[in-house]
Amino acid sequence: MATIKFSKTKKVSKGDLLLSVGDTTLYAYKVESGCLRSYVIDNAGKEHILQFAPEDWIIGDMGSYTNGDPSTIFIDALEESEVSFISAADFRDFHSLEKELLVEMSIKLRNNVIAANKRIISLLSATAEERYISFTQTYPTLVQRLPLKLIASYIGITPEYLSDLRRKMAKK
Amino acid sequence: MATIKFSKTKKVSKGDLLLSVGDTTLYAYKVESGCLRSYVIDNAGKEHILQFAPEDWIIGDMGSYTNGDPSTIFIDALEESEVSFISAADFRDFHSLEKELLVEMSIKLRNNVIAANKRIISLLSATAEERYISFTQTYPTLVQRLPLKLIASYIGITPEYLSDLRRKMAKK
DNA sequence: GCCATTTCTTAAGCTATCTTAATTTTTCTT
DNA sequence: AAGAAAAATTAAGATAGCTTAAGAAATGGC
Repeated sequence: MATIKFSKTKKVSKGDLLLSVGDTTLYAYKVESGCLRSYVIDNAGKEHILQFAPEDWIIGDMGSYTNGDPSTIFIDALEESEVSFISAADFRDFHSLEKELLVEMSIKLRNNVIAANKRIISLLSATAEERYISFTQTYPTLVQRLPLKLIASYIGITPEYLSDLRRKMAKK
Repeated sequence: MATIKFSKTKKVSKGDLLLSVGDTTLYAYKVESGCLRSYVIDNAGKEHILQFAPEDWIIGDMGSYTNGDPSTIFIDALEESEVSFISAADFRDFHSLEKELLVEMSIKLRNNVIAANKRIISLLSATAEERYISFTQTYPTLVQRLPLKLIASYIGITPEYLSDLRRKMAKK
């Protein structure tokens, strides 16, 4: 099967910032090993995690790639990682992609839509505890690998409250 | 420009249910006029609106179309509407689509990803008042057309609280 | 192996948002 | 236009989840 053509890989260290809000040189990243995340910082200075990207995931700011605007998100490395690059143009001009690549891209986009919708439903209708349980079931390996405060940020609660929840859940 | 091939249109009345949870006969809908919505019902019996689909939007349960599972959402008409149908197969087997159609589909999927991510960030980081203001700016026509309680459901708050917010905002 | 840094825990008080319920207003039906 | 149904408002009391702050535990660098 044809596959999206990526640059050769590059090693990045834990904490390295690969994309900042305002950046105009835009790439998406495919994670070969390790784990990246994308996040935003709100008016109150708080971080909110949009996506974790462990091995084999693609991460980037689709909105910016599409319309050419500066990035609205940050991307950094949560672990030592190896990544390859995909140019923004591949998201902007679907016509220029070969059909095979376009099919592959469509599948990734479709999966992204499905995952995003699930998360929206979860944020709209589930309690913090339910969202945490659901996270542990959906991403069991990430629960092991990532610090609690990042998981709290992803499910939309404070680390203190997640710590509380864990204790209450353990008591049952 | 080529366009995804839809069936001829059909009129539906306000309140008509086009898709139910558990349905296995699956179509997505393109709205020619009027407005549809998709929603889920949680354990406590409460509705949560996933999407509004006014003129020219496509609405459906991508997850089910993809893997052939029964629908996980409801879709109904919020107004007298005219819709055309698109078969689930078109989401499932991208290979069989002509390239032009695939490009069009990819663009719709990409826009869907962008919109979904915006909504996730909003749910994670904005207060109810901020989400309401943002909704009125993003969908000014829907604010006119739809009852308050549906907007409340979409932004993830109760109608009573949205009513409160409106009053407080008016006082300023 | 030690010190610094980061992460996690705990707890008390606080606030945004919800629940319930009753009333009013608007919209729909005939 | 009247009556019924749906939507919106208001208000009081409840609660999930937040804030702050301080201490404990774990991790990482040298």
